[in-house]
Amino acid sequence: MARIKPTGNFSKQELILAKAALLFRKSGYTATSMRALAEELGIEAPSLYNHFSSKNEILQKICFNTADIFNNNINREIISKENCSLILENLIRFHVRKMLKDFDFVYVSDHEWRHLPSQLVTDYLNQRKIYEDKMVKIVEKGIAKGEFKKIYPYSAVLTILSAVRGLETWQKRKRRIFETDLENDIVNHLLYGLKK
Amino acid sequence: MARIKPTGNFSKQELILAKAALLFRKSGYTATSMRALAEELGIEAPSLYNHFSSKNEILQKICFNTADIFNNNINREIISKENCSLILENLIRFHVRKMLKDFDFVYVSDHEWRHLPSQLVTDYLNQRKIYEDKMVKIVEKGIAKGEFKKIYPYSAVLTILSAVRGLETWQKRKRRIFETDLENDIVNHLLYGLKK
DNA sequence: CCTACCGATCGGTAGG
DNA sequence: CCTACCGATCGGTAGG
Repeated sequence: MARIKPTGNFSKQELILAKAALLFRKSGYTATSMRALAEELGIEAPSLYNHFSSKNEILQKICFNTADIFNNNINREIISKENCSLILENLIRFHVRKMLKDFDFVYVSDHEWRHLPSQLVTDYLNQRKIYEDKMVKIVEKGIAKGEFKKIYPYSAVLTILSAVRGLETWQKRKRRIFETDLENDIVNHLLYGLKK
Repeated sequence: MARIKPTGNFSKQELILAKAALLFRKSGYTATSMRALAEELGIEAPSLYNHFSSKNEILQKICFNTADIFNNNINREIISKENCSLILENLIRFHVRKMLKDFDFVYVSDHEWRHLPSQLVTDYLNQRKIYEDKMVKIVEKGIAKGEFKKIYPYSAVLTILSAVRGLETWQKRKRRIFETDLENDIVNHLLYGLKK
């Protein structure tokens, strides 16, 4: 799926995005100045405007690139026509892995979208709603097929999405368990419950 | 448990805190100006300094008051000496209700603590770690007593806390289910799982 | 609780 | 990619 691009330019943009995501996560979008971002990159603030036309464009790229990745994944899962339990398991695993691997991007996408211009906030929240609705359909189908308990499908989706998105609490502290153990535990917990 | 206070003064402070929590949630701490907060309250910005010595003090009150409420609750549960399943269920229910009732305060406490002065960030995160550790102990005991499955206790706690804290996604949208149904569904999902 | 105001910092532009 | 710089806005103070 690799695309051909002018490598130098591309990697510089990516470098800026990665550093911006880090700073936006740690201090928030508003509290991160273009000067601070530039300093982290070893350049002066006005030079950033050769790569992005505004501070907000950086945020937009972070949010929508990340959203695309999740959207593409759920679409791939849906056309796979697997049974609902497996699709749900795969989605949970994907969320956990992505969160652990690209924490800054996922965190910023999850929280700093508030600072997008209002038209894009609408677009962004719409995409998330569509994503949720796709998950709701999967749970509904699983209930109809007898794979899942009878539950409001929307609460199940909310619980699952909350649980995987909230991994931010864990990330970047001293980790008390291995990532693979955590991933398996979360899948088991959300599918089979904690009670014996 | 009501305490005696100078009512007029108290309710003005509370009014400011409530409005500040709302704005901090919607726009973030840094992007909320004292002028904007004052305007919402129908006063001028400098008048706010008759009630709080700084913008940051407002944030501190929001974060630590909220933390106290959760800490007091878990301590009450622990001394109740109930069985582990019921304690965990009660904690989940408390989180869900508190999130739905005082969304702005809980959301701001969960995310805007980053903007506390660094000494208080340390204090705050310590309190959260202590809270987590208390939950871990409850799960460990439940496993030892055979109430819960064998699982890394810390992953279970992380999944539960993530799930209940992430309810922010739901709040304030058009609600597709009743709050009580949601609360029961979350408890059942987290304790008994989704699979049939 | 207000008016008047300050020093600092911000996002962004001009021009090279 | 840099220097020089602008207008706007910020948190907060003085003084009443």
